[in-house]
Amino acid sequence: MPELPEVETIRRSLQPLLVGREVKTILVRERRLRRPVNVRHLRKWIQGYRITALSRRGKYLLWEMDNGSRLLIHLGMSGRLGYFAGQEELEPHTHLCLCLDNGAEVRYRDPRRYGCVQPVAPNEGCGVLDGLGPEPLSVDFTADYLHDALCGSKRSVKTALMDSRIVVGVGNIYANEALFHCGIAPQRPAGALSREEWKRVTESVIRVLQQAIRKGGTTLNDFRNGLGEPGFFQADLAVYDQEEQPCRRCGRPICRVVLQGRSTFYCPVCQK
DNA sequence: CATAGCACCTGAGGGC
DNA sequence: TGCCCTCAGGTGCTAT
Repeated sequence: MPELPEVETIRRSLQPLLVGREVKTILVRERRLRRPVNVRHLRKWIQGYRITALSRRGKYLLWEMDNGSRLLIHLGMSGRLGYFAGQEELEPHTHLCLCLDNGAEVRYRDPRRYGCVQPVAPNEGCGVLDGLGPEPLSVDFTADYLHDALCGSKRSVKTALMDSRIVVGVGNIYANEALFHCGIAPQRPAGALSREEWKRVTESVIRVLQQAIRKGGTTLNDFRNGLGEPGFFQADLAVYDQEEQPCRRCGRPICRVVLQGRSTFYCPVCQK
């Protein structure tokens, strides 16, 4: 489900509610996520400590604790984090409850269990973040960087944009959308793009991600922010899930192909 | 080394 | 109604 704009939306919605709070108790109802939840480390490093900040790296949400530890959360395809003020009934697939010192709790739900919840000891690196590429909304994400990183690469430009070692946070929705808005065909070999084309790609990725954050993310089905509110970027989708629909720019039908096993949508007239 | 393919799960929706 | 098929916002392991 969540790509960078959705994770950032969740971060912004939860941050004011969580910073300064102590995690009093942690309930683990299902530890079999993508990687098994380490309950012992949760109790040792997270429970009983205060949250000093909520940050984000790519699609990972990081709870920074006042003992120097961190809680890494990835939502996979179907993960959700929700803030509950009281004793509301548990929804299905609620795998963890992090109970706060004000009686509220944050619940992690994830029907498909592709996400992960990983406590990281104080002053320890978190392996999963090693090797990640630059943030697309940072100064490191430039046309020159992509041009260098992908020179000689034969994979498609869309697949490259979705590779977290190249750039983090761009998933299937926003890779499709960004390539439409810069007029580049998704199946073009990445190594064949000119510097000028990479310039258009970077500007397009940045603009699409920023706009999606402004709209509170994309709610196709079930995405909600930490307060249970949907996003509105789905109304802005130009190509994603728009097979056969008229292109917003030229009116010809949007095409769907499969690249690396993922649905890929584009306008064969407007994207070259 | 780079890249393609598949596995990991549950649920929704369509066709019959 | 119900069964079976396909598809879904992600990533990481394996094989080539």
